[in-house]
Amino acid sequence: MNALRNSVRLIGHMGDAPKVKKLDGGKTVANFSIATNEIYHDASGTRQSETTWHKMVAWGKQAEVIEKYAGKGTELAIEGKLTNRSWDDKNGEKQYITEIVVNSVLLLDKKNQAVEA
Amino acid sequence: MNALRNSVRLIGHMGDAPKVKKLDGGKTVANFSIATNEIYHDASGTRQSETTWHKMVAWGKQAEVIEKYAGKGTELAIEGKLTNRSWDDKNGEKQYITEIVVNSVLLLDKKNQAVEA
Amino acid sequence: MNALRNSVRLIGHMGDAPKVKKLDGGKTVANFSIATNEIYHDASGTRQSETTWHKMVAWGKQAEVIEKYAGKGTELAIEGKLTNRSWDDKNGEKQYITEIVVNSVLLLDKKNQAVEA
Amino acid sequence: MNALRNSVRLIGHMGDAPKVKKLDGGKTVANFSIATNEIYHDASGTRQSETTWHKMVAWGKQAEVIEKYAGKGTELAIEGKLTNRSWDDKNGEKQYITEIVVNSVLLLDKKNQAVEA
DNA sequence: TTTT
DNA sequence: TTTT
Repeated sequence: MNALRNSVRLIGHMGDAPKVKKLDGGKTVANFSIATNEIYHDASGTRQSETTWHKMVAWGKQAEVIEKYAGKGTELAIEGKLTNRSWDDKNGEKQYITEIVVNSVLLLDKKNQAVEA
Repeated sequence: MNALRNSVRLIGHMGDAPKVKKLDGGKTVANFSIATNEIYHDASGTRQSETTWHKMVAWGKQAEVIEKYAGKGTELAIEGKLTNRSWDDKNGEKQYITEIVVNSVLLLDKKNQAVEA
Repeated sequence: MNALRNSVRLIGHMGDAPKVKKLDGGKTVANFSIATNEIYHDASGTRQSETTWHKMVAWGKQAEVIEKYAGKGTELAIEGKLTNRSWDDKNGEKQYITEIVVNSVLLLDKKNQAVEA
Repeated sequence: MNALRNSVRLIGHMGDAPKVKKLDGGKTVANFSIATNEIYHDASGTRQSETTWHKMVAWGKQAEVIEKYAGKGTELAIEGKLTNRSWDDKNGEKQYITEIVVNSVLLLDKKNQAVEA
């Protein structure tokens, strides 16, 4: 199945409020970013943290949960798949972007423990 | 641990031979692409396949296994983490790229079943 | 979502032909075992392999794919969830068993590369 | 690699304080249970929850983090591998148990967010 | 035996 | 742009 071929799991925090749109036909899309922090110790033994930002896209029920219960700083666990998109920029150069399409969301903040999609 | 925060799993085929470099100090790096195919059925019930290409980077022991045993068309299972890099292109525009840094490789072609890293 | 709370991924070989039953109502169930091999090097540097056997249960479409395309020795990738069952044995002692309920199957043998569920 | 062949991921709560032992040689082992809750809606549309209990074993650094920072009710994300053990019970019958050997732990309670192993 |  |  597809989840065995292409699967991403992240646990991190939303960088900002999601950008939510209602499409013609009523489907909801939510775009947002998640930061994951990698903890490691450098050569001198000092604890270091390195942040990676991930661009996320959620559709339908997942988007609605994100819209209602998640915002800037919310901690989430997410399972999704990698996708690529491209477009032509103002210089006529092709630009590529990698996004994660959300399959499942789990809100990890205490007040939202019962919410998932 | 970091593998719980940022983890990608792919099962797919290499698009071409890996580009392998030996760094000063002897460390090996291998760059390559993997295609994953998503199978789905369209509105008319016809079976469709959609390919996503993933840019991969392997270091050290993983790079050496890739160099020795994998080539164009090799089927692989991979676990890694998402990372982003940027650079300035010829127009002075910042370009972004998402890559997967390989943590584990498993060669799925019969002749290589015993090889992994 | 539930796949974020309880998820198992295995890549291994079937130990025997699956035991397949058709339930009243037409639903198919398949019971089978998968062996995973852990490769490691012992204190003397000798390559060792340790096998773990996993009890699997597949339902519906997944069971039908297993029944049609998989048999003794077939290599599979599987995603599923852990479950426990208990029953009373002939001594009246409660027995416990852990099984993996299959969510997704991917057949890794060349002749079956196009089959999944 | 072995993490690709046999991997479990759980997000759940510890049922009780861990049982921690120091082995001769100084290695630490921690045994504990984690409950995962599956949420679903029954035929009548009522929200139902089903609990699965998982037996966990952590060694070394992972065991020490569990001992210091986790207790009854602590929410954890865990990555590990499935293993089986057997012993002979008082009736001379062989008993089998499936356990998850912890590779990575992430504490999800707010006060412990910086702790992982 | 957990949690919401 | 997050969090500890």
